Amino acid sequence: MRRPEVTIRHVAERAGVSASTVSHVLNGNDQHVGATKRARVLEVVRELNYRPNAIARSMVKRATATIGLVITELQNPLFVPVTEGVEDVLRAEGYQIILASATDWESEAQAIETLRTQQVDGFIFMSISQRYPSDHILKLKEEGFPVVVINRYLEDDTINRVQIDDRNAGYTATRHLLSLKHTRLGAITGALDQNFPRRSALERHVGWQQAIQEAGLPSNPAWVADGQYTFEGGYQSMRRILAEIWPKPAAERPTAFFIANESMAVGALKALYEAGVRVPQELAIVTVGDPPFAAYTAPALTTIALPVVEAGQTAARILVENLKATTALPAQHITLTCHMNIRESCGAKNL
Amino acid sequence: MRRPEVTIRHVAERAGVSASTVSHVLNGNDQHVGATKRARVLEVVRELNYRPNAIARSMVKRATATIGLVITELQNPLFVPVTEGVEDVLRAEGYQIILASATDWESEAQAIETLRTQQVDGFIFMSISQRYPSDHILKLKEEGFPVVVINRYLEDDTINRVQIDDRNAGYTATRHLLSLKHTRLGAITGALDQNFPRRSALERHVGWQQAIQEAGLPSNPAWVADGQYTFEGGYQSMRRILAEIWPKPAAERPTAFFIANESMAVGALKALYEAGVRVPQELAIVTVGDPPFAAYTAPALTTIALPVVEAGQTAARILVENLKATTALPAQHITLTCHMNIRESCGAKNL
DNA sequence: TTGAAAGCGCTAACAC
DNA sequence: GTGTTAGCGCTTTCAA
Repeated sequence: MRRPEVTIRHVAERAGVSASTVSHVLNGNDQHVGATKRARVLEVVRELNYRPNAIARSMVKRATATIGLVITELQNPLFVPVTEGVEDVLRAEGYQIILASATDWESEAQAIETLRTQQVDGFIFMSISQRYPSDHILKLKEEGFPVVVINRYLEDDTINRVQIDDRNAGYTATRHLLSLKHTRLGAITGALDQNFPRRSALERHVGWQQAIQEAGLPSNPAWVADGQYTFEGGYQSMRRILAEIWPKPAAERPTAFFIANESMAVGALKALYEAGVRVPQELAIVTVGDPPFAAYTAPALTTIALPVVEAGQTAARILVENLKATTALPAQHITLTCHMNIRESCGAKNL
Repeated sequence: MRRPEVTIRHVAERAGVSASTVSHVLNGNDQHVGATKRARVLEVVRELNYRPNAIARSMVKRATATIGLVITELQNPLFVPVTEGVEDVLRAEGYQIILASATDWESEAQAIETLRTQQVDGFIFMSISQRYPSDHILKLKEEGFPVVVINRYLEDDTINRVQIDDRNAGYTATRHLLSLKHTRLGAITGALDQNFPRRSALERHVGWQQAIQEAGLPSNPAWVADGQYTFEGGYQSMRRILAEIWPKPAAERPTAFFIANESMAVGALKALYEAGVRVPQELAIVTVGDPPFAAYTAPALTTIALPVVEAGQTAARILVENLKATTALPAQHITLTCHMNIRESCGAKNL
């Protein structure tokens, strides 16, 4: 099972030079090496199909050109596009990614420990829910590791952070509804539980409230439900609201809903379909998150798209800056804004 | 930026023992170490918060406990659950995953090269389309690397392979339709292009044909379209078919469709909705792939669920077996079967 | 311009 | 039981 490895010494020997010379040409320190020896080395390298051992190099360089990507919720729809963004820029910069998943404080701490053992040079945390403290992340930072968190709200401002402007997402979505002359707006919120409200759910909801208040409109608690960010939550919430509200005269019903994420929007659409309520004619729907299927629901969803690939790229870029810096850099806090995709679920385009 | 590392020698010195003793207790070779020294070492380890350097260990062990996961199409819906499965078992076995994405022969070869440089101990390839040769994978195998491919069809039988029984998926889906007394069946196939037909598309289609033939039913080419596995393809295919077929008398129309993946099914559902064709009353729909939203489309999709998590786990398990084996193991070829989720899009349950 | 030597942090023979 | 020694494959002074 053991593969015979060709080492730098094999190359050196065959080329009739020393290992250090080979090392020099391989690392581009050409100024120190004569042209003929250089050519000979390169020749032997390809003859022998020599592949430098990155582990050995890491050993002496004390750096691995590898970063740890720790994520919670592999199945969160944000994971893939964010990772894509991270991969993009990291690969271009010659870094590898070690993937670690963690679902709670324990496993996150464990993941960090493992990654440190593996000598990663830095960390990106892409953790959605934050139902547990982040002290281990702070410790990492204090020990001098470059760290950047995506979409994770830390009390501590010394850590690089890239986040999405969720409040603006809620605000923009609602403004769109208002611009379409809706005056009675309902909402299905994300997980706003007493104990552990999801930050993004909170923010999106605040954006919604803000837009409504600015417009001088009242908000009706009966038109708001917590859908927990899930398909089922969106479905049940809409069913419940419909059962309660739809028997009333049209003038007393909401005409539009802000639904805090796309999964709940799909669930709500199903409830609406089953109840025979036409979208957007009788009820307009706008949501946050722009999955591939958004354009193919019936009707197609008008959405606020989250800059997820961009978030990954930005995080990676900040990390690389810190990795390359010889001195500690000030923490960056970047907030990315969303953009709207107007499709069918709100009716007439307003642009 | 440099972190002061505490090494095994620091521990040894402080505990008043030699480095090898520390190494022994850390690696569980306790039989060689006296109880008191052992306790003392452990004490110092936690005092100093010593963390063994995996790089150094890899260096001497000539193994990194790291495997390379190379994937095409990060955005393929199969990626996440498969990775979940892989992660599961690999983490339990103490292996790390280095992620590498590749979209063509070039980048795949490059990814392999990089991973080898990183000294990964083995490879898992999770490549969906296979529009390019796999010679580099064969080479890997020949050089003694444990390799397993998921859902990738290789000519070569010496490579471990876990695949999904796509033919059976098509067959089972169609049998379900037949059991519901449908006799005129249409299909939207996956990418069946002349030059590079997707293997899974081919297989699923063959399964469909087989079930129809067995039932002694004719198949009508006008009821079959290639939807390219995309939302848009499913949508357009169904629109086209509807435009052509629906004006005809009911007795001359298909009453059910097999749609080769879930994205196309969503697209088709939209076309059906727009055309006012009721599902399942006027047309039954069954599809392959069981994304989270399948239960929340309107109507909910009856699907053939692919054993994706299981595929990841199986692949990882095979890899680990090979990693641990001291001698070359015979290649394993495992085919995983699918199961059906009966929901609404085919009407009455038949069980 | 080139090479010898030292050493990164660890494990594994092999002595004692 | 415990320590000494010799590397794993590479980079990097430093001397020649």
